[in-house]
Amino acid sequence: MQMGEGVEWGLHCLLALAWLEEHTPVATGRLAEIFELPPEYLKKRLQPLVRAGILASSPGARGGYALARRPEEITLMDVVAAVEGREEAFRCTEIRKQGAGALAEADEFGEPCGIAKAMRRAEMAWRRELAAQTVADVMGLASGGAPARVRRFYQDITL
Amino acid sequence: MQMGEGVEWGLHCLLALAWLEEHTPVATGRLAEIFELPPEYLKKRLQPLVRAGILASSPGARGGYALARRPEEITLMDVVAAVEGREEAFRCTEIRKQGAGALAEADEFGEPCGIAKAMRRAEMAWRRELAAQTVADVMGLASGGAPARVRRFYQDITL
DNA sequence: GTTCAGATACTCGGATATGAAGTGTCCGAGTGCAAAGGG
DNA sequence: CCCTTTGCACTCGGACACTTCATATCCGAGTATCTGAAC
Repeated sequence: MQMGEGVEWGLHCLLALAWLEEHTPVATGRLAEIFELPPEYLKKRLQPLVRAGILASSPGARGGYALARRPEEITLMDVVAAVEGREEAFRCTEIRKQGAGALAEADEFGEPCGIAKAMRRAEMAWRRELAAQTVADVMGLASGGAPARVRRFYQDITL
Repeated sequence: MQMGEGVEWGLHCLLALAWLEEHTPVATGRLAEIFELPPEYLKKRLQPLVRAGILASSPGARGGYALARRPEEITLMDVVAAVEGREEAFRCTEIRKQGAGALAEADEFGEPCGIAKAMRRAEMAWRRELAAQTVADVMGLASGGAPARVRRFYQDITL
């Protein structure tokens, strides 16, 4: 059970875009330089964020990506759901109905499997914590010098 | 981000073993029949539980698996950690130190990355909920007829 | 000098290869039972 | 009839293929800018 690196990359890019406060779109090549990431692959990873309405993409020359909403209105849950999907990590295959369970009455399986309920309970706690934190909150956790450093770095590479 | 089926299979087997209340070990073939699972593959999935000290294995004829502890002393966290590993789902690769971050002072990265902290916070909530629920608790969530049905089914296939 | 048309360079989006990890199967090592032989 | 010994059948454990998903890359569609000429 392991989360893909798309979440980490996406969140870092969202923070960078918020700090830059650019009103013109930022191309993936520039974003990739900020974190030394493979540009083509980063582009593929940001596309789910566009489809989810978190990023706005502008095609053509001088195109690129920009935040579609304010950082306070983007939760970590939104990002994780966009990149990793909305389905639950634990998926119940209803094996309780097989073998010994095949002998049971049909109405006995009215409510969901106890194991699925227990796992779902834990996963809901996880989702709740993700939904309670926004990109703006995470920006506050970063070191104070980071915003200015990103802005300066971006100005240098756009020369 | 998806959890392997080993957790589901392992938990169902733990519940079945607890309900059987057998003092002699139960072979994987019997367990597999209870849920109509591939026997050889189920065996592979139960091995991590043995290494974690949740199941006790007996080799040789009349061998098999038995609970190593009482159901009240086995948390869902124990099972998930044994099967899926103890490492966190979100792994920080410290890309904040690359690119623009390379220009920062070294002491600026004293405390962990804000993104990692936020993700860790959510994951800790998940782990807390898993650790708060035991196999005995999950047994209580199952339908009332399940224990007797499993016992009867097991008696039939051991004839 | 201004305007318009065309070419150009740069961007995103999806379709296409590659690698690792999860999934599934197999064979060998070890153990307890059972049966046969001897006392 | 009881004990010992030998063989055997059954079990787990780890080593070996295969499939699926994540990773990494490439090419095509589209747009704003820049250049040039005409008015």
